[in-house]
Amino acid sequence: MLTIGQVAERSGVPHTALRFYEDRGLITSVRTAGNQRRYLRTVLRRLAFIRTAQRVGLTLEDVRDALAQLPDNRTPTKSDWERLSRSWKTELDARIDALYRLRDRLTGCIGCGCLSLRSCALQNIDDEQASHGPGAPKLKPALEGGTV
Amino acid sequence: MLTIGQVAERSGVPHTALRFYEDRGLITSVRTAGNQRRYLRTVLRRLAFIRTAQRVGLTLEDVRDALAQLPDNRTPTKSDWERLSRSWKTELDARIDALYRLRDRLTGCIGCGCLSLRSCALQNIDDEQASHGPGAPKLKPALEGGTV
DNA sequence: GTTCAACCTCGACCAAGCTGGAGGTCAAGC
DNA sequence: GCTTGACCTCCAGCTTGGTCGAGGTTGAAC
Repeated sequence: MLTIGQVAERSGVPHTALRFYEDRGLITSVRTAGNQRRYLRTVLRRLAFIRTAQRVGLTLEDVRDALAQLPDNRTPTKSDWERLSRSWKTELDARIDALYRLRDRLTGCIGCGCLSLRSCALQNIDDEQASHGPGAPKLKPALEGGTV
Repeated sequence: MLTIGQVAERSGVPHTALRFYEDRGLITSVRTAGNQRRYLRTVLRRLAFIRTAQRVGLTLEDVRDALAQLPDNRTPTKSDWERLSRSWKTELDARIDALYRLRDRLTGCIGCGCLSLRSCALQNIDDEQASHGPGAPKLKPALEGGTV
């Protein structure tokens, strides 16, 4: 069994985040008689899974749902990882595709200078989403330009 | 001169957001004797610019900086728009590229099942960013999968 | 001159993903 | 048994991009 400090050090995930993840139901721990957290070793793999999923752009909620769908809500095994990472790939592909389409529109628009609110192709991309305004809560995080 | 309601209706940007943008220095208005906002027509083009930039993934701060760099802090003209949208394209290209690299790593990793914290290629993407944890404030918003 | 929609400010609240601090407890070594 | 670092539980705060409501004012029409 590992203490929270050991898990933090081995995983690189700050102890504050570990408590946060537990609070959100992503990981679990048992308690000592003195109420301190103790972790199974498998939490390390689970954390790796979580961090990778976040890199791909999934929210913690997505990750929690993915983990919850595993039978017994167990730590992902190799075949779970294969299955789930395949679906991430699909998600990534879709995201890349969306960015491509946006870039193509932008490229097509450079030089036209119209930028008119109701007629420009760039403005009128068919989305319900944007009609609510492009507020942060609606959007998924992506990766910082130079990060990956 | 347009009232806030008229601008909201014509631009599709909620009046709450218009006040918010003004507060953040993205748009300006003059006031009537009775303290109500009145907008120049050029604010519509400026709003179009803002919304397009957001679609590309820029933050409001980025947009404010871009607008502020225009001589006289004027509403973007056709040539401003060309220049700025070209730099957005570069940004989009970089983002697409980053997603590609991530996807390729993920693809390479599917099936290995390692997911080990310190050795997996997916885990050890060379970034300082991730070492601070993937917190939301560090990351730029992207576009929702089906949105664009 | 009255009515009423549209406007005003200000402050609280939302999501997501955390961090940091205050004030208190536990556990291991000497 | 004392010290000390690691741990505990709240709770507040940060960021981005807004929304919502309360309580009050303006302005245009009738």
